[in-house]
Amino acid sequence: MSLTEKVDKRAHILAIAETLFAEKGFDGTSVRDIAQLANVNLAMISYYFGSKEKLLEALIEDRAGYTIGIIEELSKNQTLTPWDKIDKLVDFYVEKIFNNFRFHCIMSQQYNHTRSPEIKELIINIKTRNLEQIKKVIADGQKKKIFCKVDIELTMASVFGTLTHVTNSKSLYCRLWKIEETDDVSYRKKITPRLKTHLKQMMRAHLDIKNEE
Amino acid sequence: MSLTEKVDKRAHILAIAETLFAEKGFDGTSVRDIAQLANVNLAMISYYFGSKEKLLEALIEDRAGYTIGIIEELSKNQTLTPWDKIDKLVDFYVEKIFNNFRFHCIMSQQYNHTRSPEIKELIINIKTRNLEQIKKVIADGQKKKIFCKVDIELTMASVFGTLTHVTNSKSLYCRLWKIEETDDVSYRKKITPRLKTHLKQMMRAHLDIKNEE
DNA sequence: GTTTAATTTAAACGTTTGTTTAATTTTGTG
DNA sequence: CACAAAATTAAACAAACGTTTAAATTAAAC
Repeated sequence: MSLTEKVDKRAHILAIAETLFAEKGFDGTSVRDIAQLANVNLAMISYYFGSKEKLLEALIEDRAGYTIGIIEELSKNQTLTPWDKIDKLVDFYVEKIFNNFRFHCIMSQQYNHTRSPEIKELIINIKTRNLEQIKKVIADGQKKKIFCKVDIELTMASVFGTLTHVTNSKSLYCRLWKIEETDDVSYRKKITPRLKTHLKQMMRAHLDIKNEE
Repeated sequence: MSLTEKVDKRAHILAIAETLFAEKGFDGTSVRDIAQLANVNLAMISYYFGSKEKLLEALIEDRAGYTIGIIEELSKNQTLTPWDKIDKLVDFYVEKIFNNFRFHCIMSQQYNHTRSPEIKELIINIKTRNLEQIKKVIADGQKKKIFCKVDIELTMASVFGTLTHVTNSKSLYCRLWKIEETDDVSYRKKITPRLKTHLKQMMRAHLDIKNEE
């Protein structure tokens, strides 16, 4: 078997695990579930990853890598105004979370319930680095007297929290807006532009120095 | 054994289960864990509740009852201005979520991962009824030309999402603000006033008709 | 005090869990 | 082809799981 096929197999297991962990939770998913759905022998999971927990760690490491670079670039950019940056941040995170909603789902469960200190550390580090970069964007806008004084950490909590809430409340919104719950595409098409508009509008009012109290 | 003692024992099991479910997740908690920590015989859980899943249902039914009444009363109140109502809603939900953060934690995991249609229905109903009442408050403010046009559902998502995000990101904020993670009291004292201020400020800017675009 | 019902117990039930084993097949290399 | 390494397999492992049993204890009723 060639190297690429081997990588593919590993990646395939990761993808299946991602789906199942997101759907049924880490503890609600057995390695047999994963093996069966991935069409691999049960023992292959230990063979590739060592254990169920290591599989989760591998999944997180694999999926979590790519965000920070984009945000760093954005925060350093000199040609964009702080308002532009906020808009771009909103667009980026909305897209990101809907492209990776399964992974995002796993992150939120693990963040609360993991027994593995390694995984907890991993998640906190990712979140902290994200937060630091965005802090810079808002602080820069404040220094330029464009943004008013706000609680930066909680402002970020509102952005991330809104996103998480919407992805996690899919069943509720599907019922409200009469969308078939199985129809991921329709949901996404309906919700993402709305979400972008809402977050930008809210941030614009919230950060605008003209609205300072 | 008297009736009150029986109720106490049942309630005691529920309380222990609440703690463990919140801490380790439903699937991550065994009925033996619960029985041991509650100092009752393993079989008592089946005896009182029938099954582990029924225990969870009983827990949700027990804890979810009391919110709606207060919100209904508030939304009907004629003497308060829409702004007052928003402030009161924020105060109420911040307090509520920090008084019941364990239950809130269970609700968010179950909302995504429950295999029980009954529990899912239960949660969606609770959320829908809450949303309906708050919709009325915002719609009333809009009718009175005090609030501007906003996406009501997503505005609520921002409020609830912020709250959930803050309670679920305790470890992160504890590290940021240098609080011992075990020190629940300090965390709460630090975060709740800040959260109330932030949410009120954000909602004021977001809803104010003067900021309409 | 006796009888009946409710409660509590220890033990066992059959499954399912994550992981390991040891044998087998496939692969890459000289 | 031959050989070593890697990949894959079916089977087995002990431990933990949710639940049930049947006996023992306590409480309530008469």
